[in-house]
Amino acid sequence: MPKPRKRLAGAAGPTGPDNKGPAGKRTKTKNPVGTSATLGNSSPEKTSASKNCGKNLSSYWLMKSEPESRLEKGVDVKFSIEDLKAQPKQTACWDGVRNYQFTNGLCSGQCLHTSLGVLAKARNFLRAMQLGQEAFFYHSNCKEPGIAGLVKVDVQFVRMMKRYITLAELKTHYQAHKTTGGPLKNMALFTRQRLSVQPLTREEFDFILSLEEKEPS
DNA sequence: GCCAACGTTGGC
DNA sequence: GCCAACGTTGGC
Repeated sequence: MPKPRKRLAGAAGPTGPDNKGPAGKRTKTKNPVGTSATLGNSSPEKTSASKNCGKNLSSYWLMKSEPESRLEKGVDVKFSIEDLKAQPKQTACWDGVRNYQFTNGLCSGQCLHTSLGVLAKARNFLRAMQLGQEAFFYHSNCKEPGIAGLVKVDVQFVRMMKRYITLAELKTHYQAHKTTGGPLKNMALFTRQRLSVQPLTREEFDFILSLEEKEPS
C-alpha cells in the first residue's frame, strides 16, 4: 500500500547551483525529430516516428546519473556531466549498459548507471531510445539534484544547461501544473520517480528548456 | 496470479 | 543517515 508522500514541495535549498555557465562548444545538434534513426531495426512498417503526427511518441528523455562519488559493490558510480564531457568524443560508452555487462570491462571504468537493478527497470526505455534523440542529463543523489545539461542519446554531451535547473524548481512547476494542467503535470520524474531513464513529452522538454531563459522561481 | 516482504532508489 | 516510494521476489 503506497502511502501518500508527505514531504512534497519541500524547501528549495538555498545553496547556489555553482554552475559554470554555458560551455562554449556546441556540437551541431539540429537533429530533426522525424528522422527515425532505426538502430539496426529493419522492420519496414514500424518507423515509430511516422505512427501519428509525432505528438506523443517519446523522442525526449531524462537520464539520471550521480555526480558525487559513491561506492557500490566496490565500484565508484560517480558520473557527472563533467565526466561525460571528459570522455573521448565527449561520448560515454553505453554499450556496457545496454548489454547489462556491468563489470570492470566498461570502457573507462565508469558508467552512467549505478546498478544492474536500475538498468533492468529502465530496460524498456533504453530500448526505446534512438540515436540522436535528445535527453536531459540529470544529477541525482547529490546535494542539489537537477538538470545539468543536454545530451544526445547513446550518449554524447551536447551542452550544459544555461543554468542548472534544480529538482526543487521543477517540483514547483510540477505542483502548479497539476492544478493548472500545465506541461509538467505528469512529469515522470515525479510520477515514476525511480525510473533512471524516463521519457519526456515534447511539451515537457520544451517547457524545461524554456526555463533556462528565466530566473529561477 | 495475488500480495506481503524485501531491496533499492534517491530526496531530504 | 533516514525513510518513503516502488520494483522485484517468492510463498502460497
